[in-house]
Amino acid sequence: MSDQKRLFLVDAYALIFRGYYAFIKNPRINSKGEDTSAIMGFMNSLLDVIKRERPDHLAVCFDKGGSADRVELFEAYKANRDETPEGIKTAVPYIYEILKAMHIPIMVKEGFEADDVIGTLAKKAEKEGYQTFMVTPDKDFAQLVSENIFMYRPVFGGGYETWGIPEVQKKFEVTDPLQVIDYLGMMGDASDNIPGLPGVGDKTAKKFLAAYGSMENLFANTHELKGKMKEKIEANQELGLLSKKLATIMLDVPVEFNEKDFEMSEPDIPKVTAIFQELEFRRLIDNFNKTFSAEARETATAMQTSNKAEAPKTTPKDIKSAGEGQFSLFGGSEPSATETASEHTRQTAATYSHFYQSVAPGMATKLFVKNLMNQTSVCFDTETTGLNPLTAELVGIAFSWEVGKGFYIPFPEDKAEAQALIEVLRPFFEDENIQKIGQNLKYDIKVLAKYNISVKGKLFDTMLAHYLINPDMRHNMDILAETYLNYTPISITELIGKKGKNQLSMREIPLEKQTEYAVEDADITLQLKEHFEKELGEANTQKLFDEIEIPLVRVLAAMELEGINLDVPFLNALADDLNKDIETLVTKIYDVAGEEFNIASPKQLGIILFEKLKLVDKPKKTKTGQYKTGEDILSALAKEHEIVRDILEYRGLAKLKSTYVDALPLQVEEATGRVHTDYMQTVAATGRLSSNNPNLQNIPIRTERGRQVRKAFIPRNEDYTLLAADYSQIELRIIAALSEEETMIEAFKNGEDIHASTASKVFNVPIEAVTREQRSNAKTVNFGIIYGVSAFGLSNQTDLSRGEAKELIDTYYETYPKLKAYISKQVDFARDNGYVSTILGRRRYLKDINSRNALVRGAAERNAVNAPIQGSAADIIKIAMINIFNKLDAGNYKSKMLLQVHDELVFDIYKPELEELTTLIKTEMENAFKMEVPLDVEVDTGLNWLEAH
DNA sequence: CACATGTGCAA
DNA sequence: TATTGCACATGTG
Repeated sequence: MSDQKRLFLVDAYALIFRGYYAFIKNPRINSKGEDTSAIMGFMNSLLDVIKRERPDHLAVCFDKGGSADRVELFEAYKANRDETPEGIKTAVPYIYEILKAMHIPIMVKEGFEADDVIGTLAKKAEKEGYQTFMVTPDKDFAQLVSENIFMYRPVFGGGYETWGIPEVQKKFEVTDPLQVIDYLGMMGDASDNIPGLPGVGDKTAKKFLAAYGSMENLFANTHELKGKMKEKIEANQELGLLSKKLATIMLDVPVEFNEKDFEMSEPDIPKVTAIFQELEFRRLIDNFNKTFSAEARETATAMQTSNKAEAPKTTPKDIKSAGEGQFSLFGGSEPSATETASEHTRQTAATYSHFYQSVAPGMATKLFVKNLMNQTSVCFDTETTGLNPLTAELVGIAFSWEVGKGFYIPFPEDKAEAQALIEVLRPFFEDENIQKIGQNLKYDIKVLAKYNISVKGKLFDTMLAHYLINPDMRHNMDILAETYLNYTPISITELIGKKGKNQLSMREIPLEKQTEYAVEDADITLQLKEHFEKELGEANTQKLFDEIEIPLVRVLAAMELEGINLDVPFLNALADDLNKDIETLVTKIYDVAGEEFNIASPKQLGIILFEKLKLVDKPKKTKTGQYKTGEDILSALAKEHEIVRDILEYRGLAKLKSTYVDALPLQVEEATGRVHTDYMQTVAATGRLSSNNPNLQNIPIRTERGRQVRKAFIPRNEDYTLLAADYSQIELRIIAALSEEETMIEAFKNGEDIHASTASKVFNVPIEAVTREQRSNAKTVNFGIIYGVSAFGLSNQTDLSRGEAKELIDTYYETYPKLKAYISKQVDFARDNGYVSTILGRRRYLKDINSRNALVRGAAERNAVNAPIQGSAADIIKIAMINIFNKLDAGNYKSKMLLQVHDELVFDIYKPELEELTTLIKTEMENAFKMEVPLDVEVDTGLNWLEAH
């Protein structure tokens, strides 16, 4: 490494915004209710840079008052950027304070953007013989890169990349970094409001630069272009040159580079600590102290000068002492039983002493298992060759039962050997008395099931725990570690690379790194468990966790492994039919339109319909300026225009074909010949499940053509039949019971058709005299109530005018007065407590319930009404699933539960068991939860899913 | 290749 | 200006 002096210039707002949005799903809120995400994000980045690079010169640059020059150039410049979020505005004064306490220079120049300040300083420092690193994710800075000026870019998933001249050349396909300005000028930048040349994106800009080298030269040679592109470029030269000016970072800001002003000096540790304490950044204080402790500096400096990106080496003393403690666990076995041991300080995170070790094959493993069996509670994490448990092979399993310590058992590639190894571990996994802790245990359970291991004993899943603590947040382990432990674990991307052809398999990773990664995950999961256990108790959701979500894990794992049989030849025949009809429609549409275009492109379709054919006077537009061509819009025009009818039919058929008929056969698993969906237990904020790869919860049923797809879901063989069991009107029954609305409760108790009954009451006609239209309108209101409908929304959904809709809603509330009271009660509760709950105490927090923004508040109020209803229905069917699964299991039935579709369960029933199970299923579902309103379940069977309805 | 948008399927 | 989801095609970055 050269001894050139190094200057780091930090683009403050870019990192603040980045930090703020990194926490957007799990914002950091302190006890005073302040959103400290932006400060936390920024400080993490700053400390990270300091720790990694130990800059000798550093400054943080801010904007002030925007750039008068640029605004003058182009009035729209940065005009329609979203307003700066509140959480960022409040963060800035704190950040100033912290930087001052850290004795880090702050660069601001009124009327100039940080870009320009950084650019000017970088160039000046270069003349003084410095190497400058611009710390920013913003690619605009690439234009400044030179032999001595670099971009130091944080990358998602942790780490940094340095862009020098070669990187910029490669990224932008240019020879000179200055051409980045031409690139940006041509392509434009939506976030900076640089318009760019119309119709020119990344690809075209690169092509032009390769051919012409600059925008000016492109304009001088437009005669070489052709078609639309030629016209557009020639017509927009002025706009292009303006864009180029906007994209140019100015280098003439009146700032001086006096090197001693930029020297790093000792921070005022007590002062910084005090501010962090005020903000409640406990972990950050540790991080800060470690960053600036004398020892940390020495290690880092040593590392930096040796130019090693690797983690610093351990002192031999640490390994020895940690090692001795561990080895004694093996009853004094030889240290040679271990292959690797590591103890290091990771740079991206708060550091703590830890001891991770992989266990050598043979005797060491047996000794390890012996020790494992002495524990009452163990966290484990499987590492596999892929994400599909049906095909993934075990690469290793990490274990941890004490914070900071853990072990890794690598698995051999040979199948027989791997099976032999897992047999050694079987006593642990199948021990009823050892609690198993993990993150997303459903995955591990499925993987182990393929090795014929069933995971027994009490479970604690940190992902599920956090889902109950706050379902609106995200629950992946990296985010949880950052939020609750202020620790950034090794990211999987860092380990195996981004997905694509260069991504490595876990098996290709050196054992030391596998160990570090896997055991760290187990260790962190263990720490998270200790954290969440308390929180579950505080929110009174322990019971929901232990009795619903946790038992459901095994149920879902079994359903997913089971899969469902799909009639592929039938779907292929359906595809042929669809193709013929689609072709006919396409020909007809092109004929009327007078040209060929992409009907599936809303953009092109809008232009044909509303510019060429001028079907309406004032077409509606989307927020991005496109014509609206949604189903509702087109349906209104269908009566008068045959082409619109054809387009609607085309859309329907094309959708059917691409999403279901063509896609489903591709999802048949080779290993089983069946389709295996993946149920997500922690996605829906209300407590529902969701389904993906493929989504089997949105298979068509409403249109004749669509419901044919259901015929493709068939029993496993002729000895079986499909059975579908549906809750009838479960959500309305729940709202009737929760609101204690007697009129509605009576209707359900009498087994009335609830929509007809409602119509009869609100339109004041005998139930036999209710018209189809009246029932339909009543049905719409009934559903609307569950979602928190407005008169406007109702009139949109029906043929009613806004006035009629309002009247209908008023009459509805007169008919069911307690419903109205219940709705108000929910909203009030949410205002007072900040959350609402389901019948089983599942919470949803509504942070916007007291928002001053009526739109935002309204949405929260609707959630306050809807979440307990939708969520309680989810609670109930989950109970039913667990009970049914346990009975099928205990009774050794051949029949299997296959699918859940929110209020429906689908089973593959062994014919001899049909009668018995029909009763069992119906009984379990109807009695899953007792309410004032009876639950009613309709059961039907058939040769396929459609017939079973 | 990743992401946003528009559209549309289900409960 | 109705709740919760997932996925497809297109178009862009």
